[in-house]
Amino acid sequence: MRQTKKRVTIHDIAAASGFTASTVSRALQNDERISDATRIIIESLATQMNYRSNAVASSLRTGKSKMIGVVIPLFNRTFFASIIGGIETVMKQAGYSVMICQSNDDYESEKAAISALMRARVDGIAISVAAQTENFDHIQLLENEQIPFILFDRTHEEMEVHQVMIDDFKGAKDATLHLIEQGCRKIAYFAGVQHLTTQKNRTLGYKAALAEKGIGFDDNLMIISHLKEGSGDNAVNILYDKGIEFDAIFAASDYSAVAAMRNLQKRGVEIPKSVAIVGFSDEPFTALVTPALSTVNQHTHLMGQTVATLFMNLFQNEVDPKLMNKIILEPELIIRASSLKKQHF
Amino acid sequence: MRQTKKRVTIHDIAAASGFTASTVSRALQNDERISDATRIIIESLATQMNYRSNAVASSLRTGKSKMIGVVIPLFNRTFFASIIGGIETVMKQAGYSVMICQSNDDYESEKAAISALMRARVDGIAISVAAQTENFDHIQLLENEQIPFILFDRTHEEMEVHQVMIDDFKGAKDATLHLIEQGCRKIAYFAGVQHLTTQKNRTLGYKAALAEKGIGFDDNLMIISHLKEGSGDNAVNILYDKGIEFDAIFAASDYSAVAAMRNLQKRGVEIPKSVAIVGFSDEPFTALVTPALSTVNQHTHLMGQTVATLFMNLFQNEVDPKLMNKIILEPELIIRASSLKKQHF
DNA sequence: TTACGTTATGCAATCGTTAGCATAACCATA
DNA sequence: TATGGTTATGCTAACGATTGCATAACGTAA
Repeated sequence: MRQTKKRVTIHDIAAASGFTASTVSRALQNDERISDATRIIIESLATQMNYRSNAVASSLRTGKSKMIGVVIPLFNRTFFASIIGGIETVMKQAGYSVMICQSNDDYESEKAAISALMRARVDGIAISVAAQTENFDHIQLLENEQIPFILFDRTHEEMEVHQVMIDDFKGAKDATLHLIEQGCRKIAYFAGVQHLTTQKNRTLGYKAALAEKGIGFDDNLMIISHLKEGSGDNAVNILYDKGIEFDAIFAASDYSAVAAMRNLQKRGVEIPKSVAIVGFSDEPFTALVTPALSTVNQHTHLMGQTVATLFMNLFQNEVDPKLMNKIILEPELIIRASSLKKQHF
Repeated sequence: MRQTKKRVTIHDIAAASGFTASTVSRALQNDERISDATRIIIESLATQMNYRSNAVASSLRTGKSKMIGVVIPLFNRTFFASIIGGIETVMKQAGYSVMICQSNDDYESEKAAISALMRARVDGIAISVAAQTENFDHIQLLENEQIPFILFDRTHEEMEVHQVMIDDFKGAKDATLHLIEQGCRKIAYFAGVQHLTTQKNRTLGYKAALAEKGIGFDDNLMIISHLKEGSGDNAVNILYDKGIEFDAIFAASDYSAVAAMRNLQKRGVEIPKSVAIVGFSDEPFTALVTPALSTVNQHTHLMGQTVATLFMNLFQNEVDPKLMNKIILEPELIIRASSLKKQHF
């Protein structure tokens, strides 16, 4: 049977020092009303006795947990890992902890995660919605319960809520324009599920670029999938099976792009000479494949920092919580060998 | 000024139902002493009033938070992401939440993370130690405070603590033996920092394979670095600059291996014909590079599940907490094109 | 009818910290 | 010397859920 040793509380320090618990509490919080002399006594006693304040009790009393929750679809993308890195950087400085939950792109898991975070009484929740989420009642619930929350990257633009996203439209448009400038005209587009705002906007960007250059949109060239590792491979097979000609691929995911590249290389297709390729996300391995993959960098670390900063502003009432904050970051097209038909280094 | 709407508590339900808070609490916990009739009344009232139990209060009272903490070096490796996935799978089923902190491979951050988790009174802490951690006092502290904790992957084998790891020795030995079987004799080894147990064991495995086959260990062939993306590139340059001959590379990281591959390809070196390459970790992109990278799979999801299961056993006193559990999982060599000199598909 | 067991519920303390409202001790000023 | 203002600390009631120990209400057997 595990014998849990009783942890030391402010009452123990109070007893040891001869002061009251309130004085101890104040001293440890650097309350100015406590004299330096007793503060020093109490502080040294606290260290000596190995005191560690109980965040649970404090949280119950103050109603603040100094913790925010983050719900992301999956860890296994550098994309989300990097965003969380950005969030943590800012939050840690402000003395906050970050609790992370994965939805695995599943609606029920997302609901469960949000529910767990609410039960844990986090001070705020940041959410990047799951691919399967098409119902936003659980988000509405946060609104009703007046829990500060921010949607990031995969948002729900129709809702009047705080959100931080990148300009997917521009990212996709720039990528497509770049391919057109390289002389491509039949640009296959490997798209993600279209109920995600990010994916929808990328599609609009792709189409806008074509329209701007007077190229008609060809339905056959757009292949929708979940953009997992296997789907790029699959998409190329579909194009070949259907006998659809293409001289470029713009994939809304780096994994999909690299898988497509491999498929083409196996078929003896030269890249970028016969088919130019651009991905999306700037995953670190894109610089390591051959040829190096052109892609769209989403400034993920900055996005995370932006989310965190917005939280801090909300917590400090520096912004009107009623006033929706919609922050849109600029993506950056990274041009590498996979799409460079004209110039060479 | 944010007007926090008061959340509904068991007292509100008590008032609405005419029962006491204790009865409400018991009813919602399915205490058998409560009659079915009142249970139904209370439960329906709870749903109706949108009641959500306060985990903070519950945690303070019971001393259990139903939350475990996980400290990892970095998110941005599929390796750790996948382990966490495994942990979550098991924990979620048992009604636990998982709180994740990054150490960024930094000792101070690791200490801070553990401290935050202790303050949050998590029921257990799983740790994969930071690369810079060489002092284990903070781990010892957990031991002293009797907080259940498990070290995983990057452990500290000398300590008598619960740990879950993979057999890095075997993984490295198998990889090296495979290269030797392919006819390689001058196998360069791109190693990680040697105070990490994982890295140390890989080095032993590499050396054991050489010894077993009667090949002498050549200090020049072993290059130690942090195994970041750039270091594989760098290591190859060092070999060339020093004029050291090699016919294979075993890199203790996939990123390093792929970077090395690129460097060699730029130099016109044929892979695997002139230089065979094996990486470590089986990151998803390894299957997508050309040639596909041979690597060592570490069964990360299983490792996570194992950690979680061990926690559950500890929590339920099904194992003697004094009895150290050291669980070692088997790695698996994944042979792909980058190291196949002899056979062809 | 009395005594006792069951069943269903209530009472009140508790977890550790915080904070509003005293209050004691001291000093300075009129 | 009386009055008022500081300064430093104490008292006590929260925060919301849980739980050991009553106890009321009812039934049942002697």
